[in-house]
Amino acid sequence: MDLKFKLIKESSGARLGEFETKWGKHKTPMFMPVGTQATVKTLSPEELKDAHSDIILSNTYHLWLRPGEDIIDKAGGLHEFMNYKTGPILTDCGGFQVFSLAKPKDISEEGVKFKSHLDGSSLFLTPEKSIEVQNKLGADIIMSFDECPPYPVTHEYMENSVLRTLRWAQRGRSVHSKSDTQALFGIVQGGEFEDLRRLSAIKTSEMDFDGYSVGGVSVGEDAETKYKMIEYATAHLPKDKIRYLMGVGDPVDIVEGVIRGIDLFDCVLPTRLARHGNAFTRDGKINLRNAKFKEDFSVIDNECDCYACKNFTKAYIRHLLTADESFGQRLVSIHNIRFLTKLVEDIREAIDNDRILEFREEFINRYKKK
RNA sequence: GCACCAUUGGUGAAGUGGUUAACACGGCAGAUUGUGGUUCUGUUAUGCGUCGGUUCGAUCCCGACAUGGUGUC
Repeated sequence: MDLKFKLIKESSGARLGEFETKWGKHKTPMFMPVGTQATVKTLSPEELKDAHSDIILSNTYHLWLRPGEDIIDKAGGLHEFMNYKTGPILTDCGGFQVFSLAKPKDISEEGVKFKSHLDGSSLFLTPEKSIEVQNKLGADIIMSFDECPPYPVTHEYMENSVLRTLRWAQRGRSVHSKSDTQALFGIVQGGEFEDLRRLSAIKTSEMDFDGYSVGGVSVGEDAETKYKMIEYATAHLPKDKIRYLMGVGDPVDIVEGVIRGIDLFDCVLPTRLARHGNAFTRDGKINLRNAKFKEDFSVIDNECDCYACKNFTKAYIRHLLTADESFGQRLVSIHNIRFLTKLVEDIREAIDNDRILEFREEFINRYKKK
């Protein structure tokens, strides 16, 4: 399915864009919270909407195992099943999960053999199977099944991996049965190697997917390497298609990614950090469980318009977190998601005003000062 | 009054005549990037009720005292 991506403006490498799904028009750069098991942990669809989140990511591997794609299909698809009716859903292919569960010897050209994290049973996932499951889940955007190599690996290893991911992309594409309603993305790999990122980007683009993901980033490399990986990939991707940087969501990384031509981000960070008591603020990340907030009756961020910041103090939220009350995790999740949706709103405005580089300077100086 | 038992960190407690007093919880801090829904890592008693004694050396043995518990007149 064509997402009708429109590149509205390009400024200092950053792109202001728009794409369309049956849920409406969506502005990029955009951030997606992660709802692995058909829920963004602790949050209702209403709360997501209130936090200005217009799209979520869910996961093929987890839903395939439980409750199973057939049940979700019978429910009428993911949107119906989880009653998320305000925006698009993107499903990850499951590769990332499967590779973390597989032994090297169990990775073959055919697919990946691995053990279920639920009951230890032996399972096999192939590029075709991943697409079939995603077809049944019914997300608006689905991912090709890619190989997710560890970091670091040799150039030779990575080259073979990139070539295999290309073959897998072709195989998945050939069984994609819902191309009228589901957009399919190809994934660029290649690690930190410029020639392999280029090869991967060019060859994947030749397959003419509805959008392109940049994978294998933020896997343990240093910041400089991370940003190069992104540049090497986006340099060779078509300008008229959307680009999605998989799994990256640190606020600074989002800004740096945008400047390197990324349109779409997803990350578990806002919700995972929230569950562990950490909140994003313009002045850096804070740990709300810290004793210094015991009697701090101010809000997390008085510039924030989220439900938590409009109604509750840090002292109260700290109490909830310390007492293991789920409402505390929910409030911080709402805040962290709103922080990132506001960040991309500000980024879009900065691109529109041709001041994204100044924005980066100001944002990073304040976020990292401490 | 007498007899017996007990006394270890914020809590529950283990332990030994000899360098750093186990473990758990709690506390304090850190981590987290295509999800670990309560995770991971680090740290947290210069001291074993008090005062003496024995000993090269005592939280551990002995005595007195303090506090608590049980039994008994």
